Amino acid sequence: MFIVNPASSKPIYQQIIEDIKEKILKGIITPGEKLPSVRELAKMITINPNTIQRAYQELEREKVIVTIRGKGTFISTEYQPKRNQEEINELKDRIKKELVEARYMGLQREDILELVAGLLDQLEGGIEID
Amino acid sequence: MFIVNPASSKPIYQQIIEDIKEKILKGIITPGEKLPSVRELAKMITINPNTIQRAYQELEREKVIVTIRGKGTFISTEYQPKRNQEEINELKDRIKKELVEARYMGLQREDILELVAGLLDQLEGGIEID
Amino acid sequence: MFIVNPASSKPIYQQIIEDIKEKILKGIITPGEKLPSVRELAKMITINPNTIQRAYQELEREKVIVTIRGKGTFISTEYQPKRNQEEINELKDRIKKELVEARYMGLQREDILELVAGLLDQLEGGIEID
Amino acid sequence: MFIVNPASSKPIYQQIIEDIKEKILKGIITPGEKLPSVRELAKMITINPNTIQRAYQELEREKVIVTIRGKGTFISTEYQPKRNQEEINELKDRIKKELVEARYMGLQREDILELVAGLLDQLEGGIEID
DNA sequence: GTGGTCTAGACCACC
DNA sequence: GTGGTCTAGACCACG
Repeated sequence: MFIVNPASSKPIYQQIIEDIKEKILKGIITPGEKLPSVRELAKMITINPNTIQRAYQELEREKVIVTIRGKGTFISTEYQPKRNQEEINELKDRIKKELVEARYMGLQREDILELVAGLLDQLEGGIEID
Repeated sequence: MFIVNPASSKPIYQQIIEDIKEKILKGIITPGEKLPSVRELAKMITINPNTIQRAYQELEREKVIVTIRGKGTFISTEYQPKRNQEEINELKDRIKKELVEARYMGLQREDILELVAGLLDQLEGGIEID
Repeated sequence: MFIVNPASSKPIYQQIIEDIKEKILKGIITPGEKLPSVRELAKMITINPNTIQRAYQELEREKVIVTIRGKGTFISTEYQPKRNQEEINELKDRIKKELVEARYMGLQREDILELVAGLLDQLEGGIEID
Repeated sequence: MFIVNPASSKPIYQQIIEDIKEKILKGIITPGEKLPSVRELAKMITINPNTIQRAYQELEREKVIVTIRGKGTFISTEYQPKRNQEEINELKDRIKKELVEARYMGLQREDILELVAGLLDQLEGGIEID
């Protein structure tokens, strides 16, 4: 099931991207599996098809999914991580921001490490990247 | 020193907010200390004063800083963490998204934990929250 | 209808905030209902859109309204009161100040209680909070 | 004792005005009594003398206090309430605003009436106005 | 000097 | 179409 929060400040198309990636990591959907068509998914979550389209395009650009003309779109069977140093730096920056927030909410160093470890555990079971 | 990247997709006023919070955690600026005035800082980083204003207002709303009429704005001396469960959940969600990204960039569980621990180390030395 | 007095010493954006909150309590506008868009309302009351924007942002921060990307802003359907003790104390303080003023204008204890009761009656009919 | 919060959004001179009025109503200071001189009070609460000056001026304009040249300033012995209808309307408006806030904090009609009655009780014991 | 508010006008991302 | 951000420049209240 896909759920999306249109009231969130995060763009809907990004929510979808993240949702699909997370489901893959967890093994809820697996490489080779077919995704709902743009129109299907749009109806399922009552979202403008253009928005779904954009999410799929982005995922395809990242080679997380592939579209086969006339067949549909599928989870890529041979995903290769990027390891682009610049992007990793940006990621670090975004994570740092969240850690600052966490500290400001009163979470201690150990609380945070535990929380992160727990979240990582949740992401096991699906595909192994790298 | 304050640096800001106007080309970033991240709003300038948020960059300022994050920068100040981070500096406080690191102890680079300390409770009670005076921040540059809106106009001063605006000149320093050649940003419109309104943008600085907005950053300061947000920080005041979060009780990270206080402004004293006619005197200027100061780092709050008695910050209290919120510990709002709902906000912690939102934070967890945001962190989870970043962890998914990290895994997709090919970082392994251990890489990530190390990275997070490293970032937390950088945030030591300043005020103790909670 | 929205009316605003630009000559008042009270900031326009706050007048708008108060007006909307009051209308919700009275049931003039109801949860789920769409508010005029920033530009629309700006034209309606011939106020700069930025000022409307600021009012809406503040209301969103208080979770009185929600904005949905590309759709507009709506009265929140699930408002939860804060019940923050500190804020209640601040409120008490502000009310006390007004009561002092009321007494100085020659209003007697009973006059004031009656006045308050009357005002509370006007705020009936809309949503029930808590 | 006078206490004043320079970090409040309310102007300091107004805080002083309200404080003095409240003390008179409660009977903490009584008609005919001498107030501290501008300079004295300024030193007592470490505030700019100009600010005290402005508070005293305003109180004098409202005939709450009187200044006698060379003697000092005293609580007026013959205060007469204004009963200016326009000002009463403004007061009602300010009170209505606070009642809206109270409702939004989850206080019920009865809670509020009780709170107001309690605050009014605190203002007994001093001078009788009207 | 300080911050607070407002206007006019612009550009952008999202749906 | 929607809201979100930013700039430039102005005026005001406060201390």
